[in-house]
Amino acid sequence: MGRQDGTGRLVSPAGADDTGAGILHVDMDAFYAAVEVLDDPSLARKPIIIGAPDGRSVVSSASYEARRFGVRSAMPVSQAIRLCPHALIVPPHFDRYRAVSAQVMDIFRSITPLVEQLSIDEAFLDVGGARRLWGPPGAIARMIRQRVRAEAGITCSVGAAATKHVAKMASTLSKPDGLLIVPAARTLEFLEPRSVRAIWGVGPRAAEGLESRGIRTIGDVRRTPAEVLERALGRASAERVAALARGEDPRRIETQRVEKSISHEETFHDDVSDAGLLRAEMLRLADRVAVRLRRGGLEAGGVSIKVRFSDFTTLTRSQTLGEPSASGQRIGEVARELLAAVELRQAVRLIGVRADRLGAAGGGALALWDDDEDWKRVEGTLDDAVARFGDGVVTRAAFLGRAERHPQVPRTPRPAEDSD
DNA sequence: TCTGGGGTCCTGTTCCTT
DNA sequence: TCTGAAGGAACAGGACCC
Repeated sequence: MGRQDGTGRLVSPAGADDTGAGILHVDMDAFYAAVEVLDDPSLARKPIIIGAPDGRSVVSSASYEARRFGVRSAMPVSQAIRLCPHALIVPPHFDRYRAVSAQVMDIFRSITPLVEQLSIDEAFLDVGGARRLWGPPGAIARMIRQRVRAEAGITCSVGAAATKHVAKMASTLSKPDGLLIVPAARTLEFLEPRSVRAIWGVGPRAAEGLESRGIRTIGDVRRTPAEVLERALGRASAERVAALARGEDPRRIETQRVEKSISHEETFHDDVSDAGLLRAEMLRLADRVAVRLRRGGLEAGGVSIKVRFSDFTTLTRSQTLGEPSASGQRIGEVARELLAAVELRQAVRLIGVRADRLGAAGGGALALWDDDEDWKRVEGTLDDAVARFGDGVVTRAAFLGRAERHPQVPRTPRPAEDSD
């Protein structure tokens, strides 16, 4: 499976067993920092922190040289500077990161169409069906790492396993610049000693709930009765976590995603008490949201606002729109009404606007795909369509028309091809 | 010490309808 | 007509992810 290589990573040796490990998780190493080094090689091997140098920003990414001093993503830049005073602070260049990301995703798609981009710097690939063309998963993973380095000029880490969850855990353990393969038959053995904090969806709060009951490893989770897990995590999370601990993860690769909301928010440089200024800012944010809606051919079925006060308490208010809309004026109007109903008991640190319950602007129909990628146009809601054609037949859906009130689009585009 | 921005998902509460 | 139960929709908040 893998071995410690002396730097804390866990990596697989050449020729490691990759039986049944057809899901790859590829994660760029310190991605933003790596792109900055690519564009300015004089930064190589130096501690660099990516983040706006103003008073209230947080670290977006840091090179491994800075991480050695305890610098982490999402840490206030001011704190990061205290930990690593000689670090170079580099403001982010998101357009460049997006361009390099697109280049890397193109490499993935040249290997398999079954690519699910998770974020700007990571993706899942289903290579189970690509064996005839490119070889077994381990060989494909090595090829990807080599091509990303040669063509994009950065390094990445790859986890290969039978499921998304295990593949993602494996890539994390192999970082930086490593490859870890977990053959399907050794999934439980791999999971057994890992911390509950490594489980997808278990953050600090859930981990505390588990650890306070003596549940520290994934093996412990597997041996814990369902009722105990449920008390610690709530029913839905408990079921999901228990399944992941058993190595079960039925999620397939989703090559297309349907956006469910679009939002913009902004933290003020100095907290704001002036209601007029807040209203104006709300309109500006609503306009930015509306521009993105129209660019995507979408309409919002609801609007939410977020207000964070100077003591960091945060409240949200939301409202359903009578008629779906992509108009900045309409969204701004509702956002301002919602804001007017909030008691401004303190100065405001942040405000935000979100467009919810998105649907396509225009007519009012769904496009449905079946297993063979044939598609048909269907009037009405997705529930009607599923009732008519059956859950198993509808493998993917997209909006053709006006926003539905509760668009529940299946998240699985199409089944992965069988490996041979 | 001070906590960004853009998302998804889940849970609990309240309100409305049947 | 009134009342209460049940269920669903809407809303608010929070955890989590990158």
